[in-house]
Amino acid sequence: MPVRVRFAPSPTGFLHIGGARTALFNWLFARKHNGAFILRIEDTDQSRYVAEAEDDFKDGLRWLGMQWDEGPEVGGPHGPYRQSERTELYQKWVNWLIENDSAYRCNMTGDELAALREQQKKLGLKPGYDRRNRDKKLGPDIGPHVVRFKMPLDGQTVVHDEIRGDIVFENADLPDLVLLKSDGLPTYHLANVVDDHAMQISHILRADEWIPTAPLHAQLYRAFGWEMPKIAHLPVILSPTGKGKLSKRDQAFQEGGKQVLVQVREFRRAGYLPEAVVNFLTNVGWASGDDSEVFSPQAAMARFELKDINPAGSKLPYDKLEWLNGVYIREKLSETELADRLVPVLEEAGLTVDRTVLEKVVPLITERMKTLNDAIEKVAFLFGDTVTVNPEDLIQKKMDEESTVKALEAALQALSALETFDHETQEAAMRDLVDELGIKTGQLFGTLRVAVTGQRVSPPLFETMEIIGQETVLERIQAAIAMLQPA
RNA sequence: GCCCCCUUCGUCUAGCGGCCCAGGACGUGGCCCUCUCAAGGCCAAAACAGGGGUUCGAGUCCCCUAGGGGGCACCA
Repeated sequence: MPVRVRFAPSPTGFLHIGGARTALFNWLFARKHNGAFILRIEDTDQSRYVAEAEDDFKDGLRWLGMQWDEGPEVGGPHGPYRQSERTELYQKWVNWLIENDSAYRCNMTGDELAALREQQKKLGLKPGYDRRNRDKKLGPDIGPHVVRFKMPLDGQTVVHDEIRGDIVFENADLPDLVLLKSDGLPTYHLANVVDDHAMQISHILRADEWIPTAPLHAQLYRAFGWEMPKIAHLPVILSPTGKGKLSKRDQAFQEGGKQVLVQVREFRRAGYLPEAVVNFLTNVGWASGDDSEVFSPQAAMARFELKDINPAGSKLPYDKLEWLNGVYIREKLSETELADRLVPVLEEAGLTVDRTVLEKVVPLITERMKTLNDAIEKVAFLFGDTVTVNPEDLIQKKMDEESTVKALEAALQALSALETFDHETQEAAMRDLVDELGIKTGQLFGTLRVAVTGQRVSPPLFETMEIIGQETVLERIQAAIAMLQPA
């Protein structure tokens, strides 16, 4: 039986990092087995529907490099792939269940149900639907109604989870869940079972929070007489606050002075590389088993086994993502590729990028970046006409205005005298000057750095000056001297 | 309240009865390199939740307790 898995998000919000991890494990599993990775949009909740969500899912998956084999846009033999377009199918199967005495209609309203629950709580009873219409065989002419599943009242249901092993449930604890809502749309429970069967899904890899309803789904498969796909429940991603799962949060937030990103688009905007995010996510809840930390999806696929997934929930190690992203920037991307990715980021930040200059500076900043966004402040002084210098920054440790001006003037003279302005020549000249002036290299280089870049921290000074060019360098040094000697 | 899942360094994890007085990575601290910042190199501190079993032997198997998480919707 071919492997066919699906990622089936509900379009109620943007692609969440936890959802991306679920998608990733599905994708890895499908690719490992030369199977199909299917995208299905579970849009059966009209009240929570968000129109932009589907595009965000697709953008996110594509950005991360997980192309789906069947689904919206690409089509496939089992479409349509939006549940809202498959309603007749659910209707058909629900009727089949009613005819086979496995489901029944119930016209109790939501308000009545809520009141019942309230009352039960007061009396200390288990809250829940009391199955009052279970055996009445109500017809379709009872006005607004739902269709509920007839759960067995005794016995046990065993769900074999590929990660955890057998999980046993007492049927008596399980409710008669709603299959078809009064608006005629199916609930997740019905739609998911009908579609997984219709789409010939072989393995269900879904989030942990579905474990409690798994026996319900198992009973549905049994009622239909269908073979249930193999199933594995993926551990949840926990919030770094230590309280609950991350998915409760919809957007980035601050925790302990750090930014906690939640949506995939937020990771993208923050300057993370999709390759790094994928690598990072692969290592949460699963590990390569050989202590390697940096690896391609292909390498992960080779070893990926459901049984090796860690069933425990985990927090995202954001610090590790920063480090990994740095690794990808400096070791996995060529200078040209990095420049390509930097251009839109810098332009977005309002800089007018000169590609030639950018390519020269890229080698100087790669090992100083954790995210693409880090490049913005590192190269800004290259793409403006002037730099803003704080005079106090010009004066280095154990120096004063007078000695600083003296040093800058000497440097100005020496640098202007250079025939060639490459960094080796500059450095040789400046080191000679350090000896002449009797100061430390850090003192001279430091004040020059501030004068030329406006920053106390910059890429290596002489390589930077080489890029800026002799003329501009001299101008900036003169400007710095002028700052320290008000007219 | 009821049901279910989970539990190794701060964090992500390796470990599938003896190879573990527990390995790797991030982070943290120290040292080295050094024109700043990085990167890099070296070193260090840091964990089997607790208690019972089973066994010649338990981080690894079983039970209990505790803690964490999830679910108990006409949401997925």
